[in-house]
Amino acid sequence: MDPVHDRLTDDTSNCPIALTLEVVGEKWTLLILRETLYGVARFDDFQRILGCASNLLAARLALLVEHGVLSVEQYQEPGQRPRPQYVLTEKGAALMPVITALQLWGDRYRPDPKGQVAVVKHRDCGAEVQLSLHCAKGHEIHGAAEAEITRGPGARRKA
Amino acid sequence: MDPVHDRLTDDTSNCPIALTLEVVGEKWTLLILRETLYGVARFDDFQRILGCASNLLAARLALLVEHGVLSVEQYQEPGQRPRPQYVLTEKGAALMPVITALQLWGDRYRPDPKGQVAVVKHRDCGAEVQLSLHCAKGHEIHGAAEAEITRGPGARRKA
DNA sequence: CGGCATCCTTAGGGATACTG
DNA sequence: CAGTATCCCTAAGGATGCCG
Repeated sequence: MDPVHDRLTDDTSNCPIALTLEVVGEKWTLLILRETLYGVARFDDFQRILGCASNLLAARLALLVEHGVLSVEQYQEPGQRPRPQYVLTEKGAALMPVITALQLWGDRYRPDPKGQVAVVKHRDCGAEVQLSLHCAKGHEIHGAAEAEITRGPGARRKA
Repeated sequence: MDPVHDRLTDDTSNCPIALTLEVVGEKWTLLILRETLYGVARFDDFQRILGCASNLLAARLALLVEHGVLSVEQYQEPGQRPRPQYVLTEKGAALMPVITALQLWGDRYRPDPKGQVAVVKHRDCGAEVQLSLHCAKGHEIHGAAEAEITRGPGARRKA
């Protein structure tokens, strides 16, 4: 193979960030997931709260289910007919740091004129949730400068 | 105003997550930021590595500069003509947890067949960077179940 | 080298209407 | 209530070419 053609026609294919964005990168997806963290589970509620088109919502939910981020469960209130509800899987719940990171950044750097809209709190003690980076040995990392990203074994050559 | 019309024509306007996504939610934006964390700073390098169209790249960079996430600096190597370079501002560096969260999730749940492409390490000790959620009082939060999101004072009624 | 201008094409997404 | 199905339309994005 000509090394010149060793181009990245598709960087997406080997970057974990891009791979993640494939799942949650579309406009409404993270907002849907945010709502699931609030406890929203029903189609109707998603739509009303988010105000997005039903076809879109259906498509996103299906995608998330397909990716194993959400699962559909049937539930039935006594006397009612059964309804589907969407709940986070473990894989989906693991996206919480992403949501939280986005939220904390937004709170800090794009404050809403109307005041804080949502707060993430520890269920037990009620204190606000924070997020920290630290290394495997326990050292806290305060900023980008204290870390470095190195291309691992799977990375493309060249740069 | 008719309460019925108290609809969220634009939920975007008061959700910190949506506000953040306004800045970094587009397809290439986070990948550009990822590269800045790698130390990439020049137009040419971004384009070659990401493989995206130059007009797009220019537009994204301009947007990020406009939002104060990146700043443009002129630098000049001796004997060379001056060139602009794009560097993270403090505001931009604060997005690192977002990037890291996405990356860690991708590594864990969407492993690349070719092996890990990139690793984030603590500059001092070389150990891998991790991310944790904890509350203001120091309690570690292990999953979404231990936290709850509550709509704050600025939130819309109804739901 | 670091862009902006232009053209073109498509995919994403909003609105609306219909169905089990 | 929980979606499908359709239509339309804009904006995002790729390709290409030009300019300081």
